[in-house]
Amino acid sequence: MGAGAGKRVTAADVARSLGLSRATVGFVLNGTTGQRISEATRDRVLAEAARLGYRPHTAAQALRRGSSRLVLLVIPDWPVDFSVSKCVEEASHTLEEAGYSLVTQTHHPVGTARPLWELLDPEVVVGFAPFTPQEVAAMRGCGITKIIPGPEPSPSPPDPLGLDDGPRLQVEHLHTRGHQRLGFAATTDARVSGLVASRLGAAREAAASLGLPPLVVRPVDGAPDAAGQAVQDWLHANVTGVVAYNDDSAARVIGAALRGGLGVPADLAVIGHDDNPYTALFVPSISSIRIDYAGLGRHLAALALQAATDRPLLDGGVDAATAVVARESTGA
Amino acid sequence: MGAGAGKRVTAADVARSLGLSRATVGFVLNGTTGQRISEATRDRVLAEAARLGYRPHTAAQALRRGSSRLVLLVIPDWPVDFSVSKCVEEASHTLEEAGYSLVTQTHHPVGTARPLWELLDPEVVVGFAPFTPQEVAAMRGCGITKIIPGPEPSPSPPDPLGLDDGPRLQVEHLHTRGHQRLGFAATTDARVSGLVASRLGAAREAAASLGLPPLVVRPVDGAPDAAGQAVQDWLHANVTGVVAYNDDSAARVIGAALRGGLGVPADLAVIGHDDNPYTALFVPSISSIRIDYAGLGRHLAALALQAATDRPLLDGGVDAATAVVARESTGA
DNA sequence: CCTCGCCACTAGCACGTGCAAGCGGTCGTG
DNA sequence: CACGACCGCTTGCACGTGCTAGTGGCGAGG
Repeated sequence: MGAGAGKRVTAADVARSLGLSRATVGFVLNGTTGQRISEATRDRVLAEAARLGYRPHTAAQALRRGSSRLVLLVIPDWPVDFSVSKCVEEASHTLEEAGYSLVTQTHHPVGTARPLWELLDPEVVVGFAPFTPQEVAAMRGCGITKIIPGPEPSPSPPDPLGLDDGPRLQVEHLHTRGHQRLGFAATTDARVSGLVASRLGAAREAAASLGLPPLVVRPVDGAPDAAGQAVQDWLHANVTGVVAYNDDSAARVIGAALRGGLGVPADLAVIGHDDNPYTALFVPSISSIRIDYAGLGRHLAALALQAATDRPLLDGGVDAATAVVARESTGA
Repeated sequence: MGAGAGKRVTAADVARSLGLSRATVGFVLNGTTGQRISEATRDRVLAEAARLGYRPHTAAQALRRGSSRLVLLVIPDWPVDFSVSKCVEEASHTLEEAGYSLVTQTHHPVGTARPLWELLDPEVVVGFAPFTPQEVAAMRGCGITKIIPGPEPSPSPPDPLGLDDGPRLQVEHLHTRGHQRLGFAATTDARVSGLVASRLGAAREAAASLGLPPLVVRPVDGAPDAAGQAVQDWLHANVTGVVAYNDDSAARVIGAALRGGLGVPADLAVIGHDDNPYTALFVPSISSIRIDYAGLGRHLAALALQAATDRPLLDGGVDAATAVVARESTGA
């Protein structure tokens, strides 16, 4: 019955056990087109393979067919945590249906551990943000040509992942709540400067299109009293609503306001971004932007499949629905 | 100079380019012992391999040698985020020095995406918490025998990763602050039940060895008012200090206490676990336990190498230093 | 001059798979 | 009955690597 606790079961074992040739087994298991296999034989093969617990040897497959059927997702090392987990899960599913698999790697600063693309040689490498020229060169050197987002700015839209909706919703939410003069809490972390700039830009655009005055941007990070100073500045500027880069920034702003004796949202309303689970645990609970990470995951997977198979995109675009989660910090 | 933007460079290419046999190239590149290769030839091979940009084909290596030189680290899907990133990074380094590579997978609830161990066939699978019997069986079915922590309780110490220090420190910290009657805030999330039990056990042990009364254990999770009920119970039991399973539980307890009009830490002191970055942002800021994730990473890597090579453990044990981070929620 | 041993290297197999080409048997058709 | 078409299967090669067994050359010793 069970394997004799030793060798791995190969396609040859299945063939031998049935008195067939290994090729026949291969045809059945791969569903090779252009080969005629009788229904009876097909069933016997499938049954025997299942009985013996046959698992194709991935390395051998990769060697023979020249492709690993692997997609590497490079996750930035900024704290994105659990939300990304959903995204990864969904992307895995979508890829799996197409016979591909997803491997993730959190991307550490340069010069540390060897990147996984060197040894898994994935067919596609996907990142949340564009890769540096050095990274792209390194991948090219390993024979990796399918890179998302691509380094060429022309064919890919500026926001391929549809992540610019959040800031717009933040601004609109505060506007709906009656706030006119808005502040923006930015983080100074160099690792996310690109993302901060992107979100700030989208927020500015949204404010402008609503006819609001320019955003009062202040840095809010781990530096002592950076948040306190920012809050002071906003008060002087008659700012009553703050758009935070993310939930971390929002929490810092709220903390500073509370410690300064202000009421949230009475004196200052704050909305975060990413809907980190902790936002619901704060007192007051923090309004935020929930991203449809599942949808984003599906979209990433579709992009990767498109690149891997050179076939046209399956889904019509980003169906990732971004939404406001209104909580106490904006007066829910 | 550079590759002609097409085929991959194989060892045979290097050999042909030098007029040598492929075997010689192989010996040099692998540093095979028991083979005499002249210094001159060795240098020529190395130089030519570098010049052509030769990279061994991982799949072919894995096929031939029967082992992938891969270690799979299964990361639970609870929010451990960045701290684990440090751990992974350090583990990667340690493994790399031994010629192994680390691949991580965040472990989603059962029934979702296919586990990576099926297709990467890693030599060792490492987890933060023990695997379920089903998971172990699944791994076995894929030919994976090296599993950490092992399912057998006998040879492996009950706390191979040295993670039981935290609860002890939590209890001692509250004791030092003058608290006698302690509560324990447990989460009911089935995914972490093992870890909860482990931490609770360690906390109980610590309380007993200090001569404290038994811990008053209450569930604290996302259910409406679970935390509020727990706080009520603790007050009735004259509990003044709460050991939380993690920072999430701690935040829930604190939130419930504040909303109930209690002072933290005046009426109830609370300490979390894991030192999630958000703990510092709460009002009041949350005391917690900081884990030396870098040290933990090195230790995990050492364990994995031991399992992979069947050689004795390199490091003398866990050098992961766990420490209390005292903040406002316990009266810092 | 022959032999033996050693050096430095080569021929070739095996790993497990995917798939092109081939091959015997049967059936339909003239 | 001859012949081709077709079905259902098999033989065999290739992928790139690690490594065992072997091989030719050459110097030393007798």
